[in-house]
Amino acid sequence: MADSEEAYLQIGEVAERTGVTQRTLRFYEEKGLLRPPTRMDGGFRLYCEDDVRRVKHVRRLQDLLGLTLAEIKDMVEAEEMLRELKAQYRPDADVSEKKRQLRKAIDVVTHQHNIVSQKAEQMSEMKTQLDERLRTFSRWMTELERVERKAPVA
Amino acid sequence: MADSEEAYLQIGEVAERTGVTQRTLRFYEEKGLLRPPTRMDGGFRLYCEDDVRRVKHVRRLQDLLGLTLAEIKDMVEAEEMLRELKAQYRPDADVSEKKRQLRKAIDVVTHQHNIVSQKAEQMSEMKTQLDERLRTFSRWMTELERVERKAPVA
DNA sequence: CATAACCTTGACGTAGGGGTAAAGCGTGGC
DNA sequence: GCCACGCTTTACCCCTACGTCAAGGTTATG
Repeated sequence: MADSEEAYLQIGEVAERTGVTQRTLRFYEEKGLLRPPTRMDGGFRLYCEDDVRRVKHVRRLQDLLGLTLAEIKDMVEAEEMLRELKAQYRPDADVSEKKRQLRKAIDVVTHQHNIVSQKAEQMSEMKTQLDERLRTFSRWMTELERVERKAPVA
Repeated sequence: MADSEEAYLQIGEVAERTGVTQRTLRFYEEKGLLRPPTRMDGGFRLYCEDDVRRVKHVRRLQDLLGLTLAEIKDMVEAEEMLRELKAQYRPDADVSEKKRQLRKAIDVVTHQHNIVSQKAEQMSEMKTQLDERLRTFSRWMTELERVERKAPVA
């Protein structure tokens, strides 16, 4: 322990910190949404902080946007490509390929942005309706209580 | 035809108008989310306008709020109770029971309101992040194009 | 070294449907 | 009256995204 600077995490801790189950983590790995983590000698999975972020990201795309894991996989792969692109500090290597990858990432993010915008709008619509109903119910409740005072329990 | 004033709908038309499949409509019925519709002599289902509204409502709760069908069932049942309550025009009958039902409906709507509010907030957070990323990507793209002009294809 | 606490793979179950088959209804044309 | 054609019926298996054991291996601790 304290072998390298990196604090490695076992699956239980990752599960706790991300709010998903261990089963889900193994499932994501199986489906290619999480890169296979390194293992201890005994076979235990060892995750890093980046994996935690990745899981949280996947969950947001699922919960907020309602995307399927297949769609999410495409997205995180495009985003991963982008990260590699950033890491490549050779400034001259194949610019057109870089442009292609960047364009792909832009497409993905734009798509996400469109979905968020649309859903956000529907949400605010729904919120308005719910507000209205709550006010109506509140009036009814007041009315019921008024009736109750005028004619107490039979 | 033109027998009664009510325009009854077959499953195909309901499917088209709600955007769900016929399979889904039968599934919802099976799960108790839709009250079993009346049938023609031959067994064909006959829906009414109210059923259409109901399906759309269920879908909003699913897509926007991400609720399970079991949760949604509870909600629509509470809302149904409320509609019956509204229809009972005997103003004196069992006020405390009415209050109980109304309170239940208020709970349901409040719950939905909470979820919407929470999700809406997360959405706007995500939207901000996506905006930021899009701007960054746009800068990178500009930079790549600048590099390309200075050193054309090798 | 024993024991608890953690982890492994594997298999089966469940929710929310999709697809398709094989059959039955309904209605207009002749 | 009968046929063709489209719509509907139930029934069955397939899929995704996991939940839930079961049976056993690993690691940390006294």
